[in-house]
Parts: sequence; C-alpha cells; structure tokens
Amino acid sequence: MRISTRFSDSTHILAFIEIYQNIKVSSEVIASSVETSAVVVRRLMGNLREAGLIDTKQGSAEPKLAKDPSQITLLDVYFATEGNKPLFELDKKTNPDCIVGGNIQEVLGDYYEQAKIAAQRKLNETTLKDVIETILVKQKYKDSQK
Amino acid sequence: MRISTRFSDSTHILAFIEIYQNIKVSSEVIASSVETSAVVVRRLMGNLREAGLIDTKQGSAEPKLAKDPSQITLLDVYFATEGNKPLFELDKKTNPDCIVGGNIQEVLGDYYEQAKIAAQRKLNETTLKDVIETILVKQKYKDSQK
DNA sequence: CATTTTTGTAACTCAATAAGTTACACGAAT
DNA sequence: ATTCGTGTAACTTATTGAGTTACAAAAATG
Repeated sequence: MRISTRFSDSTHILAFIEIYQNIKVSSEVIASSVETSAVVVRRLMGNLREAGLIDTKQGSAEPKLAKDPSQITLLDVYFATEGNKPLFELDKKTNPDCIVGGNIQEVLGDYYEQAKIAAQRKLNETTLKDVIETILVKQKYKDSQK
Repeated sequence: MRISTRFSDSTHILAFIEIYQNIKVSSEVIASSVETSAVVVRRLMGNLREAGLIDTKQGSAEPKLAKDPSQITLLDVYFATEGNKPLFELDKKTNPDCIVGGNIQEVLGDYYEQAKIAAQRKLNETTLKDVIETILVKQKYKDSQK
C-alpha cells in the first residue's frame, strides 16, 4: 500500500495555523515547517477549506481555523484529506460462481467496516486542542533540558 | 494511498483451503476463485506459510490450515500479509527547529497507534471460523432463492 | 522410471498514485 | 503599479501492488 502523509501533514498545518495565528502565515512559511513545497501545502489547505475546517482568502496570508480547536477532531481532518474510503481494501473481482468468491466480499466488507469504525472512533476522541497542547508540553520539556 | 487486496485475498485463500479440503486444491484452482494468477496465489500462500497459518508441500496440491479455523483471526491474517505497519502514515521529515515540526511526529504517532490498535482489536475478534460460517449462511440463502 | 503436474521464487513489466514541480491567472498588500 | 500570495491545472518522478515469464525442485501419475 502506497503511503499518504496528507493526513499528518494536514494536521500539522492546522496546528501551525493555530499556534502562529499572531504572525503572517503564508503557505511558504507553513511549507518550511512541514518540509515540503508551498504548492503542496496550498493543495492540502484547499481540502481543509472545502471541509469547513479553515477560512482562507486568496492573496492574503491569513488562514484562520473555522472552528475552535476543541471542536476539530483528528477524524474531521482525516475525512477532509482522505475521505471515508475503506481502511482495508477488498478485492472486488472474485469468482461469483464459487461459494467463497461469491460471498467473501460482502462478508469481509462487514468485518472491515467494523474495524474501520473502531479506528475512526479513536480518531474522533482526539481534538486539535489535544494535539496542540501535547505539542506545547513536549516543547516545554525540551526547553527545560537546555 | 495505493490499495492492497493482499489481506482480503489471503483470507479468501484460507477460507477456500478449509472449505474445499476434500478436493485437490492447487494454486491454479484457488486462483480461479480469487480471479488472479496462480503465481500471485503462491506468493500470498508463502506469506501465510511463513506466518505459521498453513502447511504446504512443494509439488503437492494439498495445502492445510496449520491451526483450527477458530484459532485464526483476521488479525493473524493481516499480520501475515501486511505486517504491523502503521495504518496512518506519519510524515517523518518535518522541520525540527519549529515547535510544530519538531514535536508533531511523536504526538501524532501516539494517537495513530491508539487508533490502529482499536482496529486491530476488532480484527482480532473475528476468526476464520466466523468468516467461513457466514459465507456458508449467505450461500445457503442464495440457494434457497433459486 | 520417465513424464507430467505443481510448488516456490526470482526477475521483469505494467499501472496507479502520492508528492513534488512548473506555470500562471487572480486577488491582496504595500 | 508593483510585489506578494493564493488557487489550480498540468506535468514529472518515485514508489509499489499486482500480474507475467521463466525455471529449478519436489511430488504425483501411469
């Protein structure tokens, strides 16, 4: 399975916007924190905007969260960036004339859905506020060690 | 994210081996049920053998489950085919000199791990026996409708 | 015991896609 | 008016899942 870092990068972007809301936050600045290109950041921000998680204005480097960080969960970010696609993919082309091939898609599909929902429930328990506060605690510890 | 059907195909193979244990089950026969090539089936069966889920003998079309179907869970099959890689991938290269970039990997990694474990616990609740019995029930219903 | 069948693997091709790049129109800031 | 920044489309590149070809080794077959 090819790996997507869109989910983690999008969460990164949201945390960055919230933590640095006082300074001018261009896609270039965010890109230097994510270590990618500004275009990639703008592409991800486009998804976040469509999902109603941020507000942006063309030409202006002032992205804002559209909701309070306590009201945005990791699941919201996941849906915004990856949609609600299956976590475990089914082989859709199996032999319908075989007892196994003709039934396994439906059977596994149900079990996979249950596992996906279990993961999504966990993601939904964590808010952007939790993420940001944990980041700040870790940073404070690092600073105390200097 | 590119999709892998190895997990579902491997489960398919295991169910097929158990249901058709009376007849001669070559990789060719299994491949016609999965609708793929025999080489792909043998490759997946290699993983299942390494994981201790099936016993095979070179040259002989007589694969056997190495354990009772009630003792093999979907999680066992998942580990055999996909390993214990992350469900949600982290961007490993973020700017360590930024508060967000320097801490988010560790923070998100922990939350992702929790979500992954939630999904894995669900997969571990379902056995191959459950899968097979559900397949047979669905087939019985189909037969009753003819 | 010679022939056929089948497994087990390596090496290759093909296709899909995530991510990065280039280019540019349009809006905002200065 | 000029510069800066966003929003997007189009293209390139790298990765990888899946299929294919090839073949050695083991087992089945008659």
